[in-house]
Amino acid sequence: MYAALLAHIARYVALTPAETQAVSARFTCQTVPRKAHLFEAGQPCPGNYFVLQGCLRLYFVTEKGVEHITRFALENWWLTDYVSFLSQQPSALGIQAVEPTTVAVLSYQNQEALLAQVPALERYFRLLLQRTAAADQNRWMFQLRDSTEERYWHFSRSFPGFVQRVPQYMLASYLGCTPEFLSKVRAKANSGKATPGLAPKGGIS
Amino acid sequence: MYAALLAHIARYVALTPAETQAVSARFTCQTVPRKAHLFEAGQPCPGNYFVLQGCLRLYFVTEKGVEHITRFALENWWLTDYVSFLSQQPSALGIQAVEPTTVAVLSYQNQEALLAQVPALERYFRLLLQRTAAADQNRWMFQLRDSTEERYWHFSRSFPGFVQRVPQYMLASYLGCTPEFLSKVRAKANSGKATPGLAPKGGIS
DNA sequence: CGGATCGTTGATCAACTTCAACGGTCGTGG
DNA sequence: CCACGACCGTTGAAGTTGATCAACGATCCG
Repeated sequence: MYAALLAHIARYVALTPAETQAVSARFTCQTVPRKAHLFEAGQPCPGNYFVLQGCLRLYFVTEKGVEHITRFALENWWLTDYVSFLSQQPSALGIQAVEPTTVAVLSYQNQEALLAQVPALERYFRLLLQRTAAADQNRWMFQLRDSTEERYWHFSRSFPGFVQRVPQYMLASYLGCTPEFLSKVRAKANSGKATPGLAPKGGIS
Repeated sequence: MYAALLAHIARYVALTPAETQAVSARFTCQTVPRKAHLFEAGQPCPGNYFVLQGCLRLYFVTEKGVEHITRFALENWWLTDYVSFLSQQPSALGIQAVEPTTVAVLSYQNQEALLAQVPALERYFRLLLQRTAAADQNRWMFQLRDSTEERYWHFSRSFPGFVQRVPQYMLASYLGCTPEFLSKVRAKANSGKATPGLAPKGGIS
């Protein structure tokens, strides 16, 4: 049932068959269509989500109705609103499926119980969070160093194919710019007027 | 010797006296003057730093010589370059003391050994990293939602006193703008021409 | 076919940068 | 003790980047 999840855990820590069984028992499986919400702003984030198939976005909406995406999650990524998940207070964000998506859900209570039951998972989550911290550090470096245009090309080179999976306006929202601006960046590249060194290697595919 | 550190750990997990002893044995203490480096870009990040007294900055320098600060650490905060610390490859960043600073250092080898020796610390670090993830999520929300000016006022309200501890140009570097711009933002507030709702509550102290 | 959704394009506008010059403060050496 | 220089914040003019607004086109799906 949770083969991908168990394989992911096995990459970091070794579990006994009994522990593997205990892990499986604590998760629930959830499949949602495109645009469905796993939860919405205002309710406490109900769990920690592991993406088995599909794509999620973690986002919030400003007073003026503008949406901002703080994070995406693809297959084999974890996603949650850590602020709400830890405090169990109503969330300021929501998680929505960008594509039809299947996730393994670990509720807060189940995570607590599972970590008490299988201490090796403390290590699993620590290692994961360290990698998340490293990824976030890199993201901040790009944010501080590069222009929006550079960040777009860097992102589309770093995650080839991902750019095709999500609508342009979500990319813009994640990168912190307007859809119009991204559109103009792409137009510039296609007309051969791209700033040297910025255009995608081999053009847009 | 490491009272603040041990107290910090005790806020998350309970250790036996023997474990506490094992923890103390794995750390080294280091005191450096203002502007001294704990390590510089090019060398592998030698450890995970816990600030006992003072203030650190994690920063990098672009090809053109511009410095960008990705993170600060005050008393009772941990700081490291996670990318280099985890890979033990040369770092793209450096850590420098903003003030005379005393830190407890946990080398990569010692961290590995200590976690094997005192498994409860797996939980300690997991909890810490979760809180870091939550803080980072908030930081991204501010980054996406607010203007640089709003971020400055929000930051100086969130960390009262901190703005006085670090030079203005470092604040600018952390917030992702120029020192000149921050200077103008402050000038606007002092002359009573601040955008309503943006100025610090009760004026600049 | 008709409506909604999403990307594109162009004109105008605001936020922020760049560059250059000036001024205050602090520590250090003469 | 003073003077000098380094360091840091400030100010103003001009330039860039990216936002905003409005209109138009394409595509998809019911």
